[in-house]
Amino acid sequence: MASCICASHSSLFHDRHYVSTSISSSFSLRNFKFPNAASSHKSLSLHSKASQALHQDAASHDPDANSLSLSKTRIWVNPNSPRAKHLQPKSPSARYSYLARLTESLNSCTPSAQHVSTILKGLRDNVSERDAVFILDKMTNPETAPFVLGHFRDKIKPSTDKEVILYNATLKAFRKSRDFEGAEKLFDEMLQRGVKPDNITFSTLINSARMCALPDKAVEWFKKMPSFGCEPDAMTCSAMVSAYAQTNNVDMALSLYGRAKAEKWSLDASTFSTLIKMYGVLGNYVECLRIFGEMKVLGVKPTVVTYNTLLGSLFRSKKSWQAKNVYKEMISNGVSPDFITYATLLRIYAGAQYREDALSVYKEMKGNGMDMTVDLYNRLLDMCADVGCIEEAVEIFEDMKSSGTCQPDSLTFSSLITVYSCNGKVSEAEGMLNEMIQSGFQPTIYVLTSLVQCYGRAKQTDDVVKIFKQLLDLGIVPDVYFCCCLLNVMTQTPKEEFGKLTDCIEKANTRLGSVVRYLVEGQEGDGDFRKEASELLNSIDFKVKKPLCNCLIDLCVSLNAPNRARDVLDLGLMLEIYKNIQSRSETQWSLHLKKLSVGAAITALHVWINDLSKALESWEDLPPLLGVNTGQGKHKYSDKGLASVFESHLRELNAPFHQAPDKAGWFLVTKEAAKSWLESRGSAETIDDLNSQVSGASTVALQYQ
DNA sequence: ATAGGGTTAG
Repeated sequence: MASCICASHSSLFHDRHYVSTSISSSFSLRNFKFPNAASSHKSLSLHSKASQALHQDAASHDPDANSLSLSKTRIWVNPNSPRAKHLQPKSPSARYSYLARLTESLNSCTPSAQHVSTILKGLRDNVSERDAVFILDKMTNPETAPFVLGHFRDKIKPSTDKEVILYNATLKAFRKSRDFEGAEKLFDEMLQRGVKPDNITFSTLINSARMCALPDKAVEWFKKMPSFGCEPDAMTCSAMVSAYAQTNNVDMALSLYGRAKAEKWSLDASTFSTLIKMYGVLGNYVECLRIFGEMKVLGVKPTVVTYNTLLGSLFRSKKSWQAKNVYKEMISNGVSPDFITYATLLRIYAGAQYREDALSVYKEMKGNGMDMTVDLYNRLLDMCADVGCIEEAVEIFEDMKSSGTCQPDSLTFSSLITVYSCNGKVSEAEGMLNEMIQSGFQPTIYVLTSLVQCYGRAKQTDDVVKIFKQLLDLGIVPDVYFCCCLLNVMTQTPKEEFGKLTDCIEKANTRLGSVVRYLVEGQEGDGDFRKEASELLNSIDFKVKKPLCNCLIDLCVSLNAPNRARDVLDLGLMLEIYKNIQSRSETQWSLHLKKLSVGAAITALHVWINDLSKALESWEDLPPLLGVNTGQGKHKYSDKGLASVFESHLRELNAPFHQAPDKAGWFLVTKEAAKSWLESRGSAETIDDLNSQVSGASTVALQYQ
């Protein structure tokens, strides 16, 4: 039979506890007798409110306690009697749970000296410093902690060199609850009482500041150390490396890191992670790798956080191709990926359009039972739109809707509409638009741009106009991308219907309207055209200049206006919208066509061929090799990439270029073959035959970048 | 388990 004491803590009424001999508690009492307040605190600690109430009741000589006593057999014990002394648990584990329960009560009690001392009455006067430290160390309530500290100070009356330990432990309650001001106040109190802070005081304050996102405060406190006779040690140094790294103070972070190395203070993986993150934020992946390497050389094992930080840096610096190696190393070092690892990998792969890798991360997350976020779903779907995988997109979309953890948002619908639009699925795109609206989302400019593209491709010009009206009705201002789409639609539309589209373009952008009118009406007068076109290009944001140039050139080409196409290309070169299209080295002359639309690329090719002929005519020597780089990319809205369009175009020209077997996206020709081909073409046959070459291609793809 | 320490994504 076990006995227990129900605390009856009013100092006013009695210094006695009563012992219940009933086995009323739900917890089991196994090997040891549970003789005292411990049991009451165990049962109280289950419900802190109840605990508080009971303490308060007890303090007012609880009538409830009396009624309880009716149902149980209780023995009153005077806590000061010799019997009470042995009621405190003797075994370490019993004492541990006893003190832990006391601390729980303290954390949830009213912050007052009286409540605190009521709870701690069970310890009576023979409190050991160890017990005091144990309890203070576990305190999480910064309101009560100072009262607990005060209580122990009164009972223990420690010397100031012992008192600092109690203060340091109390400071932790402020750190846990992110109350930095409170911690500073306690520090002041410490000084007022003549207690000298030590390194532990400072490292606690410094880390509190960091956790409260106050790295400047951390620096401030670090700088105060010497004035209190404290010199930095391994712990404060490592905290400060992180604090300086947090503020992107590279010099100070490195200088303290250097000091730690010089003193042979070991820094751990998380400190290294903060250094790696510092360089990651600055976009300096090379330095990230250097720190990572040093870390390993110093024998510090990278953790999942280290690898996640490294992957995060890769994501920021867009070095996607390195992600796979980091991940491989992580796995081979036995570090298990977590949610952040997968989320970061997925963002990297989806952003870089590594289709297979992104999809396999997605599958792995699903397999591990990890919930995808809306953002991750959207990035995946955005990639599907970019690389044109319809089935996957639909499957992922369905999975998202049935996941129960997140729902499609405006971006989700936008991606799906783009997926369908890019693949000519008109009714599916329309269906998705309806679903979007039914889900409470208004169509955005992105959605409407996709639909213009979709209807344009399907040659439903009236629907293109309908979308344009919808855009205006929604109060959306058409942007340059939207205009580019309208231009692109024009390249696919018979001349008879041009009027419908030019009306839209004029309403969308007056300057563009007049440039287009020049082209469509075939007006002469170069000066005016160039002037209007350059005014237009100067009036728009830098990042949309190239897409617009590309679209304008495509339109010129589709209108059989190669000279206009060259004008726009020239203008683009002059305004540095296109850069380094041609390059010449001793061994190779090259034409770089990446990021050009088909029309712009073909125009640039003819200009280049023309330049080569001129070089020959002026007896200039050609290099051993000539090459055209088309890249391997395929655009969203076209079925083919530039490379395949070029392959057939070069064949039509009888140009002896051949795809380089070892360099994807390159077409090469030797000096000799080039010479004889150029000579056979003759000087008369130059850019003028461009039209017939290009107009054969029914669709001139739009290059958006 | 009894005064020091946290870090990672968008």
